Amino acid sequence: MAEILDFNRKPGPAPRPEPLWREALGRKLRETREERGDRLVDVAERAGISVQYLSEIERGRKEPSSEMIAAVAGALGVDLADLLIGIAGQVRNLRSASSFRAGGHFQTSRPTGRPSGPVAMAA
Amino acid sequence: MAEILDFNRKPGPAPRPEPLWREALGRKLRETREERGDRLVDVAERAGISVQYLSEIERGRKEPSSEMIAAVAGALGVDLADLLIGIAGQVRNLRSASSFRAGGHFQTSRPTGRPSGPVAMAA
DNA sequence: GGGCGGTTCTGCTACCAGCAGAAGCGGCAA
DNA sequence: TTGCCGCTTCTGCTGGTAGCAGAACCGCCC
Repeated sequence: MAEILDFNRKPGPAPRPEPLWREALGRKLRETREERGDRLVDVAERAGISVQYLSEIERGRKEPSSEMIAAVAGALGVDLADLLIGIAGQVRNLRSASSFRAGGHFQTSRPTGRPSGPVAMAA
Repeated sequence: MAEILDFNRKPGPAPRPEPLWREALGRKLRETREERGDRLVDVAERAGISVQYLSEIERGRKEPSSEMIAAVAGALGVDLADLLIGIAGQVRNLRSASSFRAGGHFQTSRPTGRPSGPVAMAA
């Protein structure tokens, strides 16, 4: 049940149609940890952070610094690139899964004129 | 004071085997902006942030919050998933490209020193 | 020279990362 | 029931830094 606490947002910031970075990151970190069968305390120790803080990161409540991300990823045995790919996949999933969630939010970012193709950035 | 801090850490700071999240993110944001032919001021205005701060984000000097990331991505017309994919690609690129960048310093400490800190040694 | 785009420096304030300590809670097994 | 385990959440604290404004400065090009 604690799946989505999006509507838990207080008045102020505009409700985001797509998940925030820290939320997507946390979700992926938790998934990775559980896949490894690790407990919070295991990863926290290896990463050198407190268990309650790791818990908050995984739940998307706190904004971890880049060094923290590296530490946790290292403790989980994944590298940044893999992590990002996984998160991107999740974000896509969530987005399509929420399409039947009424509310009238289709687009996410205003395509400023150009359908844009981020095209192939094979630079 | 010429502390060149390119992505090329020179002497002193810890040569992280892989780039930090904020550095990879900044690089990708800049690349995306330049592909669109936008100026800093354009994106900054659209995202609702100051131009000098956007400059620092793009150079990996500051750690933007999730809301900031969303705002800048939105101003660039890309969504989070695309951004992450692009960053992952860059990270992979850099890693293989940096193979001959030996370095051989120690590690830890961090860019802008935080004395005494439990922090993190990834991997 | 002068404008433009970008970088960087100096502040400054408010916010929050990150910790410790401890309590709460659901699940599971003895 | 009792107790342990793994996780969450609350309180409280401190140092760091996000993020801003203002301005100077650096290349570059007209």
